[in-house]
Amino acid sequence: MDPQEYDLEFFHRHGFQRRSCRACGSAFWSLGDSDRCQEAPCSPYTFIGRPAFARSRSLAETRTAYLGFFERHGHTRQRRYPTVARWRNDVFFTQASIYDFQPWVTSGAIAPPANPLTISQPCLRFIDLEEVGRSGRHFTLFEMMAHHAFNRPDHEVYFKDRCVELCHELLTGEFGADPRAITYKEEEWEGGGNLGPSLSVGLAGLELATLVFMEYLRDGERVRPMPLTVVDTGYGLERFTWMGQGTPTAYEAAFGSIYAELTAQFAPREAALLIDHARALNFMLTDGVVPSNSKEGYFARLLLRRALRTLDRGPEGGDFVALLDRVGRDVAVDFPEVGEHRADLHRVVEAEMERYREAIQRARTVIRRSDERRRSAGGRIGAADLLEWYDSLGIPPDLAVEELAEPPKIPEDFYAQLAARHASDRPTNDNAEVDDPAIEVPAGTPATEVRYYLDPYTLDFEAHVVWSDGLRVVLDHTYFYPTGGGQVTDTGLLGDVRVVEVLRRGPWVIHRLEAPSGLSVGERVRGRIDRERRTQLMQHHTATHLLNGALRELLGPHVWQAGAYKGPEAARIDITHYRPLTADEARRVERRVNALVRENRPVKSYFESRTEAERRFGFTLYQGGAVPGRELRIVEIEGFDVEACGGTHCTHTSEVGAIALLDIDRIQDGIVRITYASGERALEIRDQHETILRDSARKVGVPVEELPQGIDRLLHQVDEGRRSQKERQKEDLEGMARRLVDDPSHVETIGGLTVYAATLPLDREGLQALSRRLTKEPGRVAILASESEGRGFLFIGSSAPRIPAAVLLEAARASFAGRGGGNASAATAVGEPGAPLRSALEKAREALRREAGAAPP
RNA sequence: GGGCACGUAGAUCAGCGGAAGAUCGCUGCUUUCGCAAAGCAGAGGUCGGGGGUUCAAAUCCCCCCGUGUCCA
Repeated sequence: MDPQEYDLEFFHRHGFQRRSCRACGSAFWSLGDSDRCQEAPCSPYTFIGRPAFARSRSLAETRTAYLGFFERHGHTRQRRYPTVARWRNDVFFTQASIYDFQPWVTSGAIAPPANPLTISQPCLRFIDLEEVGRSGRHFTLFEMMAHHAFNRPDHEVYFKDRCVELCHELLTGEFGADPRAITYKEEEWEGGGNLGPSLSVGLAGLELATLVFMEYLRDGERVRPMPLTVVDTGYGLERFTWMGQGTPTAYEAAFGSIYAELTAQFAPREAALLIDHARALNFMLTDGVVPSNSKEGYFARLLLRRALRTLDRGPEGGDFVALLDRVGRDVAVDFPEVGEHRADLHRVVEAEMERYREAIQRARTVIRRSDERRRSAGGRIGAADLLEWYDSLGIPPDLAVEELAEPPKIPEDFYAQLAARHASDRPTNDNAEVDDPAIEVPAGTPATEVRYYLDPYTLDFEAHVVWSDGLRVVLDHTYFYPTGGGQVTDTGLLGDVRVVEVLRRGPWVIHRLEAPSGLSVGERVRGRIDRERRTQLMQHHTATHLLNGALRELLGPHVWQAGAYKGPEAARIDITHYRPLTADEARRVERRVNALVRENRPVKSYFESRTEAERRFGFTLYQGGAVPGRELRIVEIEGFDVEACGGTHCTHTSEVGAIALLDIDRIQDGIVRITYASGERALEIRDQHETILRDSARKVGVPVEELPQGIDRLLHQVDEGRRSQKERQKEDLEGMARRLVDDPSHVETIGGLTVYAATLPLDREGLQALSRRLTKEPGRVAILASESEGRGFLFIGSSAPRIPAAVLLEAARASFAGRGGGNASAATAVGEPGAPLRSALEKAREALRREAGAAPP
């Protein structure tokens, strides 16, 4: 990066010197004369016991001081965003304050909620999980305080100079740091396709903040200026608090009295881990993460299980829910929403704790069994087993070591070895856009005005063609709803040609036609939307909102929509929940939504600024996922549910008609899918079900109410039938065996052995069963043959150890081109029927005479 | 989203190419005033589903379904 980038007027005006750090070699700016940058590991902590800030402040006081400072300097304070980044799909969690404004604001697509602004954003990072509790300064959840400015070419708020000036004033003024002790280290920054200079702010050995100036775009090898430049700062709240208190680690400062309480029972490292994880979980669960084995949920499970393991190693009776609650109350002082759903949060945690206990129980069983088996085989459990256990069964290595009598050593690089096992895992890229590259609407084509937003009832309209390539048509305005938000496309007619699909592409709505239309630009065309389909889609969409609301109401606010689909035949909603709904819950949800339908509540759709909507309704707006745009389209079911949603809705709940739940599946750990139908389809499907019931009852021959018992009886009869058939076969075989034994032409005695030989009308399994009967007593040999489907079967059974069946078979096989084999007690082959088979049978007897004769009893 | 492991009797699991098993539970009998216990006997299995390979598949291969787990 060009050194010019850092050559700020601010530095020169105040007499900063640019030096090179003797330890790390980086260039840095300072007023003092130190030859090292003031960051670990170049400089040691000098503030421990000797705070480098003028006052000792609590976490809350530090936050207030910071935000207050920037408010006084023209910044608008923002409420925190959720720790789960619901407005974007490239990351799970909010890892920095700037994430709140990516990608919509930073790309310039929408205006920031305020400019400049300041915020203290709780962030989650799992990258340094192992360091938490250990390093004295790492957290999984921390607050990133920030001031951001977004500069458009026509409206510059402030950039590097003013930013550093504000930072310096904050540190020296508000926090009373010695101006000569602060260093601003030059560091090139790059991330998410953007890059720019950055300054890392060090004081007394600790990195306190990073000031990033997003200025350039990386475009392959080329770097070009961004149309919008961004001041992206990050100040660690916990570190500021630590700097002010000068405690031995950041944990005393950040966690306060709870930490003191916990260190009475736990080692400091464990106490810090417990509080950190409890704090992170309070935020994650409040923001709607349900622990599971994938995506966001996995991280919640990871934290919870780590905490529980730590708790298990501590003194008896450690109660994680109590700890979670204790930490939650502290957090709720500053973030009241965290305290609001305490009971729900505890239910989620208890469900997950139950699963943890089960997992541990399973683990112990596996360890014990594997150990026994390994030892009886003369070996013992090794480090490789620990790795395998952890990776595939989730058995923590320390637990395994506790359970084993002769435990192996846990390798130092256990987690590195684990990572190596996963090195070849290739995540497949499935978010490849399903964009049809053939659709290329020329730039400059007027945007489509979408009318269905405000008037979902107009289904017959006229509009002008603004672009067409024959099969695809863009109109100046349209009432056709394009696929999106889980609602499928409208269909209908343009002129007299069928519209098979409608798509939204940027500013245009593209109507795809079944056949070329010959429509030309400027032409007026009549559009007619398939009424029945649209009505059904509207009913399904409004029903989805009713269900989502009712599910949150009944099951708790941890329920979030995790996906939805509204088709013409049925609809489904996926929700985050820790177990499938019980039959009773399903019934209650169905009752509730149908009551809401009868209440005939107004459903209002309107546009509102993103900022205002988020302020009024919170982030539960984003049930349907990230929504672009400066203005949000709000769909509000009066007094019940509010969501940002682009779909077509009924204007009153009664238009939904009825809602019937059809199916409830657990589609993933932590995600439940509910399939349902509304309106006409609800009745149709219930009709179908009833017909099926009646038909089934008639076939079974019982009244509908007795159908289950009737089926039980039938199953019982089938069972009986199968049993008696088996019985009959057994008798048949026994009869056949008796006749064989009594018929001298089939029995001979060779070398003290009783030998049976016969050709019988049996299938292969029959031969086997018969042979089994004949060779029950020791010293018997059965040589049995049969023919069916043009093939010959030979089965040899032997209960004479010195005459292995396989040897006899081997002698006979070639004679009938038989393929097969067996062991000492049984052998079988299949080959040619007729004379060859008979000769094979003879060969087997000859072999037997030879073998038995050679070695008389 | 990807990797790995696991689906066998009501429960927990063994078997991992050649004739479906163990333990607990269940039923009956013996013993007991009765219970528990013990002994004896017995019932209980489309070996998750579907394809394939093989003379032969619970066992090997492929696909699907379900469960667990690690990693993003």
